[in-house]
Amino acid sequence: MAQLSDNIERFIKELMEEDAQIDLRRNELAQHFGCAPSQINYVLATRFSVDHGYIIESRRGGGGYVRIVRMKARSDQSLLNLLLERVGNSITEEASLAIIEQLFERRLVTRNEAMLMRAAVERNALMLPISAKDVLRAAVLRNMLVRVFRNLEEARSHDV
Amino acid sequence: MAQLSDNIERFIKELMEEDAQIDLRRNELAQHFGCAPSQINYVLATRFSVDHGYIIESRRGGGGYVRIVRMKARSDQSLLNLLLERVGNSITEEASLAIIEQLFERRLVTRNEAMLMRAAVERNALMLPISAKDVLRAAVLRNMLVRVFRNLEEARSHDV
DNA sequence: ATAATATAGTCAAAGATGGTCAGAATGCGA
DNA sequence: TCGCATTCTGACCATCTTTGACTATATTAT
Repeated sequence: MAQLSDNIERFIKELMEEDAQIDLRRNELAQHFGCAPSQINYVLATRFSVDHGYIIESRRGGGGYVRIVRMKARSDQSLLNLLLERVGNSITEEASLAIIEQLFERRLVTRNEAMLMRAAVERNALMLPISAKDVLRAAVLRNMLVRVFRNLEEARSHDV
Repeated sequence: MAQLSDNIERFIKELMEEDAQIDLRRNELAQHFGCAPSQINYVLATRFSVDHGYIIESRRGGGGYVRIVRMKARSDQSLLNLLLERVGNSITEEASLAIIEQLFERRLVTRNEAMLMRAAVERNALMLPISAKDVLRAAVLRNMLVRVFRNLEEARSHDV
């Protein structure tokens, strides 16, 4: 019944109706709802995860913030989930390259972007015992995939 | 947001849009922003380091100054060599991010490409013991750097 | 030369945020 | 009501910024 988390979730989603991206102060928000700051993290983790189509970025220290970015269309988003699942905890070089190729064919990344992704997951980029390579490659690829599906970039092509 | 440090950084970069080199009075600048003079040093250290592509020179005493020089590479090739050398066998996350930022400022990569590069070298992409992270990050970054510059060459030889 | 003055540099501590995780509290379905 | 899942909290950690006291180095006046 109108739980704290639900309220916070609704509040954030209202803020995001206009913009696909917002910045907030974790402590401010917590104070606004009279709860522990870590409660905000809980809401973000359970309702604004990648699975839900959001990406969270943040900065600590003075002037710190929590940024919430809503990713592209739902169709793309389910593709992302599919790919993330496919990658899992471990993936071979061949499978990785296939995924990257697929992204390019679907025009989700440019030729250059695909090239960079390959450079990051290739055998010679991951100088580790073979068994560990696949695990690490999966981690790197997952991180890049999420970024690819991030919305923001074309939306605000100004300011650094 | 709009942190003091960020403001000072922006201010300096605006000054440098015209010239690749400027001289400042540290105390004057500090006064202009109403902060401690050492704040200026902080900004220089964190945003105008060599990894960011700048060199700082200064003089104390009467008529003292702080000079900021944007490094200029003779060619893409020599910049690549410089960066590869800097990366070496091991590099921290901060230094890596600075280098990537530099590539973007020099318009050698797009915003999205920089984003992908960051995704590949970030802490959370490299799930390893800390000591190993830096080594691996260096390998990944080197691989990506080479790709960026190789592609640059191709692109340039095509058009024109 | 020496002293006074004018700059800039360093570094450690304080301040300002946000993150993580284990466990307590609460809600809910069987 | 019992027990598992979800929600919340608080203690402790990590990171980024800002300041101030102390130091170092020029220039200028005596």
